[in-house]
Amino acid sequence: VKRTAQTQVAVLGGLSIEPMSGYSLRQGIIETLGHFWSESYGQIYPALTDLESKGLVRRQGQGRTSGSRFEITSAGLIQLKAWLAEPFEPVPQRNAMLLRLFFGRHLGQDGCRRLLVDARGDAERRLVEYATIRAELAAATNDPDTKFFLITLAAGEAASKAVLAWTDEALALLDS
Amino acid sequence: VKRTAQTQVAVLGGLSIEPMSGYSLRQGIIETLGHFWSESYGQIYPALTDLESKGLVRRQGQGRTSGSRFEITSAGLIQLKAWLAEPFEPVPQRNAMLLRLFFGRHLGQDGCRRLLVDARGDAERRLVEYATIRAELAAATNDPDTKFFLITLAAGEAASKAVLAWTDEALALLDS
DNA sequence: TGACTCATGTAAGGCGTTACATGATTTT
DNA sequence: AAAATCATGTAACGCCTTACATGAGTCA
Repeated sequence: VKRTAQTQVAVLGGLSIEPMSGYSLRQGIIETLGHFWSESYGQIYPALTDLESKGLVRRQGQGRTSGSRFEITSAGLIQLKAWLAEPFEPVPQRNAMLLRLFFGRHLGQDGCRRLLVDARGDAERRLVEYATIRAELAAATNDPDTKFFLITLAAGEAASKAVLAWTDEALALLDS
Repeated sequence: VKRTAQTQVAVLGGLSIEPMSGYSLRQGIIETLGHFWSESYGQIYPALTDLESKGLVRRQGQGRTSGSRFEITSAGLIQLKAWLAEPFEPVPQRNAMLLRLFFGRHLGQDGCRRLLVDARGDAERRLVEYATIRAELAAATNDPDTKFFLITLAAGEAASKAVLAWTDEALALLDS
């Protein structure tokens, strides 16, 4: 699968949860998938046009009262399942903070410490957000999507906790 | 700082460790920074041309016996330190595996399990690699860059361990 | 000699964001 | 009425990889 298809997977997947406008699709992606996914209008609207021309989504309503909504078709659901099962190529990572730390000799000890302290603070803040989401999620136990939301949430929590442990270790290493 | 500058930081930083050809710069980036950074020739050579025209790097030798080398100039070292200290914008993440798990209801339980088991295997393999690198690094204790290499290595280890913990948790969640 | 590695570069194209333009609907 | 939000779209641009073209040096 090309990376092109990834946006279509995200869009089609979003619409599989409930029919939405392109606008609220983006809001939903930011709010719900924000810690591991991002899409911009420049991707979403062309993707919706493509998906519509392939018959995988359909417009309901004509923007009369509160904008139009796109809904997934049955062909779209079949295509979504097929795309989800296909292998994917991991995007090559580029971590600007680690790049700076690697050249830490030139950045200096204080600069490195600042980077690490900031990263630790970010991770702590993210953990607070995740705790809030987890509390909200406890209400909707019978939603079949909740389990999977919890799994991706746990990924964010694990990653943030790893940052806490790592920054502590790195700060100790820095002073040695 | 624009993201454009990131390649120049990586290139200039690499040359601050030792003079190299564009070719070996890429080899070095893959081997040493591979778990958190990537560059392709299509980025490296234009970056070297830019840096040369700004007087931040200089060619030594004319490709006589074994290719030319680029070395950082004193102006380049000053610029590198300035760039390292500037704030950076984190690249928005796109994790294709988490996207698939989020829509796990349509992927099915077996598909999800396969994703998680694969991710766990990848993390285990990475931890073995990191252990090898750590053993090799134990020899070069007096190199001033080693400490910073260890810090970025620890980041990779922490992230991989987090994946192990998370996949175990997620596999249990999946069967509940 | 033939194969392989080292080395430099470019062109095409996919990926992705930002900023802008436009207008309807809703809220204050 | 003014301001904010909802909504759709596009154009320009930056980022980044892949594939190709080219040639020198090394090694079997």
